[in-house]
Amino acid sequence: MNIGEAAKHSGVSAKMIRYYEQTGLIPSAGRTASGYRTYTGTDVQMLRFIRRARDLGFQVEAIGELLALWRDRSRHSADVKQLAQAQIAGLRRKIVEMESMVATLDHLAQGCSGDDRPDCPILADLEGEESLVAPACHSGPGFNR
Amino acid sequence: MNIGEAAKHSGVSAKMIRYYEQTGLIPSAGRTASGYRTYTGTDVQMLRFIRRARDLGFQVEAIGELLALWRDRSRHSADVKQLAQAQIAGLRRKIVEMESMVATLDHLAQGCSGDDRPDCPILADLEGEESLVAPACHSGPGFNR
DNA sequence: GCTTGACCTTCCAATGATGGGAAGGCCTAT
DNA sequence: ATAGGCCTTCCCATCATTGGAAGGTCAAGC
Repeated sequence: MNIGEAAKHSGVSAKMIRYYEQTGLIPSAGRTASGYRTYTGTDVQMLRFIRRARDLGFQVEAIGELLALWRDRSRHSADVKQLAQAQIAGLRRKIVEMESMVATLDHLAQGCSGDDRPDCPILADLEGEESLVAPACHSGPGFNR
Repeated sequence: MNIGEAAKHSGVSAKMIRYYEQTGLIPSAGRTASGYRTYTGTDVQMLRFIRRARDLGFQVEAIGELLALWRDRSRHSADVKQLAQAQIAGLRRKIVEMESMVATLDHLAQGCSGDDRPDCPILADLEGEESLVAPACHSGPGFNR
């Protein structure tokens, strides 16, 4: 199977398949005499595994660990569970951060008349009037920095 | 005031201050005879504005729009409110995505014994046993792709 | 005056995951 | 044989941020 077909069946773009090979996440694919990469059903299954894990928000590095456990016949389910729970904890942390942002913004937007007048508590807050808003978000880290 | 001091007072790193200047988010700072950038209290206020907006999850591009409104004496508060609400909507979308991921992972982790045995529904799901889990996360986009 | 250390400057590179595109080779159907 | 659709490698861009190297400047102490 060519890379394009493997991409179609796995939902991982050909670009990304080459990238994953290059970075060592997946082993080097076989090659035809003319240099084309070839893939088997097992390869496609692995790629779908990766895509599914990506959809669940795992970093590629964590996917590498998951793949290692997947290939390890003698793995302990506890190891997998731990990775999953770390992922859950990380996601929950981000969710809390974002909820805090939403709360602050919502509070500010509700205080904003939203009409033709220039006065706006949102800008006033951004300007640094720290006492006017919930302190939770003020010194907290941005979620994507 | 030197860039280091401006960084300290604004909470924006010197590196990022130079970057924001380079990309046009902020105007070019004044310079001393020897080439050092100089900053005023107003500049620091603008930097704190930027930092606060970053903490609230705004993209730098959106911060540019906010800054334009901040500088515009005749702005309408409705314009600011609209930006804030777009930001809220974007954050809420991401939160929903992540909550869906957490729900799926939680479901899988609960079905995992977490002991020494190798059997693990988490890996089984990642492998592609699509019928075993909530469909919401299966075809949805990853939140950070 | 000279040294030292802390600051500043510019430039270059890397991150992580992905997409875009160019230049060139291969394969298959007509 | 030719067209067009696939494949290959290589380079570049994204976005916000950090790191470092090489070199200039400032202020304090001797």
